[in-house]
Amino acid sequence: MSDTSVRKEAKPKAYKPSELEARWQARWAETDLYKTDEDPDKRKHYALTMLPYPSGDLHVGHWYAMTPSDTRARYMRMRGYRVFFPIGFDAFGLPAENAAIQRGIHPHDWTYANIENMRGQLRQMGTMFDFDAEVVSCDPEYYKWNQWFFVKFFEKGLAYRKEAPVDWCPRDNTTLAREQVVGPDRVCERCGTPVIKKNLPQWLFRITDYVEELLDFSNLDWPERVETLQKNWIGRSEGAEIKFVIENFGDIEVFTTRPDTLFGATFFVMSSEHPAVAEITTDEQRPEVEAYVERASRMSEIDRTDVTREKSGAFTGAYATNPANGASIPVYIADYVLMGYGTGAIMAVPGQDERDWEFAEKYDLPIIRTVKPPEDFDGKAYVGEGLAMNSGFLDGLEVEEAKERMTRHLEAEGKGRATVTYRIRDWLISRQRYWGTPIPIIHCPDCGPVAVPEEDLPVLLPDEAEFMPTGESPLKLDPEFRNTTCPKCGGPAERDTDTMDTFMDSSWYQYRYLSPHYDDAPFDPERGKKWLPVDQYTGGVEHAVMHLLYTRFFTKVMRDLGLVDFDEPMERLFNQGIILGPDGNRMSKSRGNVVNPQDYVDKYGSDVLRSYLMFIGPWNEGGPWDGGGIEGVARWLRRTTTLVSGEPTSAEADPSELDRRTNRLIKKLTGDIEAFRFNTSIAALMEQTNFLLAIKGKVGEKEWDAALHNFALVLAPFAPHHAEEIWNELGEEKSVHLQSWPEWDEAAIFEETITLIVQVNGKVRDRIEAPADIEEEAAKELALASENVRAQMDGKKIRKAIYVPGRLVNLVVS
RNA sequence: GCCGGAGUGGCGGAAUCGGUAGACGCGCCGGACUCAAAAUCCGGUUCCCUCCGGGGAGUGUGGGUUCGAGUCCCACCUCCGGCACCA
Repeated sequence: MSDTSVRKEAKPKAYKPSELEARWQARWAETDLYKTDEDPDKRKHYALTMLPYPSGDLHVGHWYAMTPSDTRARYMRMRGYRVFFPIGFDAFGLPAENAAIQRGIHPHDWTYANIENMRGQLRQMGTMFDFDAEVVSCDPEYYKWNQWFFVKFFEKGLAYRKEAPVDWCPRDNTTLAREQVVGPDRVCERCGTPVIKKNLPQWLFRITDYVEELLDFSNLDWPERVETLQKNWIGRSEGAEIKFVIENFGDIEVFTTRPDTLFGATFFVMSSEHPAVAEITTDEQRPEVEAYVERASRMSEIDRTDVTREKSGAFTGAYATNPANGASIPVYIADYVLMGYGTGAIMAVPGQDERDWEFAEKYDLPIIRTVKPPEDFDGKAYVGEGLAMNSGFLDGLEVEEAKERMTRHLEAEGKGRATVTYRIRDWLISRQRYWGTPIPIIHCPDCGPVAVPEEDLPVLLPDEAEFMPTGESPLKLDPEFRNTTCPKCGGPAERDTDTMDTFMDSSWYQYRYLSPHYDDAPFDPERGKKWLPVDQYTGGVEHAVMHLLYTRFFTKVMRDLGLVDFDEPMERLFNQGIILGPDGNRMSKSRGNVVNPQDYVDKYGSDVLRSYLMFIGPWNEGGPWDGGGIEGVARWLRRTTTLVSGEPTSAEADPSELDRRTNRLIKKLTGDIEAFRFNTSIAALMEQTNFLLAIKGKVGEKEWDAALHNFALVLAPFAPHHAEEIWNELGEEKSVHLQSWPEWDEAAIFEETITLIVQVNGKVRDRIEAPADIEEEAAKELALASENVRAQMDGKKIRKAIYVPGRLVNLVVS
């Protein structure tokens, strides 16, 4: 017992990551270490991670999104850039209001309490976020500029009000943008409730004015996946609008991408919602048509859009004239023709269209092939390439040429014209909810909708609000808010009681970060010149057709308003994956597979959690959480703290490798971070740690010291607290995070000897140490001298010998 | 149905240019330390055969190109994601 005290003293000091991290975080805060560097002589780098919704606590998904992003921002800073890396809160939205309805807490209080809580958690994360730049979108100081933008859009004709059938979520009690309605069942993106159509006057933004520009990705370094999603969403298709004369009525236009098949149009189909249906229907057919329209309108969206359902329709009794050949063709209505696309009417060409074929078969309508299918074709409608047939002046032409000829012909005859149709609709902005930015419009019985004058902004969201269990908008029920006077004529008028889609907030937040308290404009133009646009954006791919499309649109409008002088908000984008629960499913409370990051921060510290999340696999892939796997990372980081003062391990390693390995590590990490390959970075850092501990005490002091300095430097972006601790133990006073990223010496990486692979007929038979610059002849001699090779040769002749310098010899024998 | 992405040990994954498949880590096995355990450290760990020299098979399946294929080409299977009657 008497010697225990002696042994205790000899032990290295206890490793307590939470103590270590708290100590450094306090020190960093004291020294303003992460205050944004404004040095004008440095190149700028604006790094941005998607801002979180203040739901209450940071979850592991936030860690997965933010900490690798932080690693890269730290790396850029060490590379000599001045780096701006802000964070904020996307603080408007329904959960706050639902909390109000369910628990009687005001959305404001709920939101700000959550923000307060999450601020603390964000700081504990140990990132280099500049908290001075923080933006909270539900603050009047912020949403005033939402309103300002709305007014600008309104003045430019980019915001307009329209009464039309819109998507309504009966559970969230609000309209939705088309982008927020998802899946074949057309459900609300937030809550999964099937949406219904409602006729309401709504504000829309004319994003369709910018479609052509939004299709241009040539100056963007964005994932192809996002590009494809946006292109598909915009859904550009080239074709023609063709006028059909309807007997006893007039013209109805159709849109088609296949004008070349016009000679094969044997019937005409309109959407049951087409406004001309009632007028063209003959008395005889009216009962049948009305019954069909009635049935179609009552059918749920789910049934209507079920592709597997048999086609159905009704004959209107009317006839149209095919403008190509003068044939009289019957006019049908059918629900497979959508009112929301093209003109809501089509020419049906069963010979070249599968849906039309199906319809023709059911209603026994004629089918004419106008494109010659290949000899072996035995299908029904033929949609492929081929020569035109049964098509008069088009016969014998390829599809592309026939399209063009027909379009020119129709244009000359005044019966049609080339046109482009898009799938994308204008962005519906109005929401019938309380917790959002009030739409700054006053409805005057005499002047119509009038914008609130700039000097009267912001239109404040009233604090007092009654939250109905039905979810009905409290603003509607608030006469004090609602009743006002018209800014134009001074007469009594009413405010718009809708609020804006919260995607409005996130469409321009990256600009507000620059000067969150600036009072004269959405952002300080001087700050803009210094920092814009965003250089590197990171976030989830789920925002591809909403946020990421809206913010591109916004930037283009801002450019046209003279606010910015570039076209795209974020030059480079990276999509991280999703971190799943241990069971491989998406984390959710109902599944009970939610991983709480705080548990791991408490146990292992922030460095371990962030390093583990980077180590788990490629960042863009995400993956299931493995609670056991994190142990390995925890062990590794603990070992790094023994580098300076701890004991060496007894593993075998060659100390003369030190310089080469250090240089190789720097090179590897540089390439990895540039390409977001954090998982292999961590692996390389682990390898180096194992190596360093094995050779500890076996190399010169100077060499050892240099190696540890370099190790701390390259560790810094990944495990900022541990790196700082090592750096400090090495006797350095100035933070490791203010140092430059080390350079590597390519010459030091060069190896003098290589392992020459010797193959016989492509199979590895031996591995021989050889000089790196070994000549072909010498390499072959070495190969032939090998016992293993000779055993394989056994009386056979060498036909050929392949030599790959510095790598292998392959002897081809038979 | 269409458009993407992906299939590699027991598990997460590595192999960046067609040239040693399985880096790094988890788990497991064995050893050291310990009265013992935990922690820690060391070694081993794709599978099958083996006379312990080595041999055979192997990156979803089947073909192909090549001296050589996880990597390139063709056909297919499975999983994940997106879109879905868009004329």
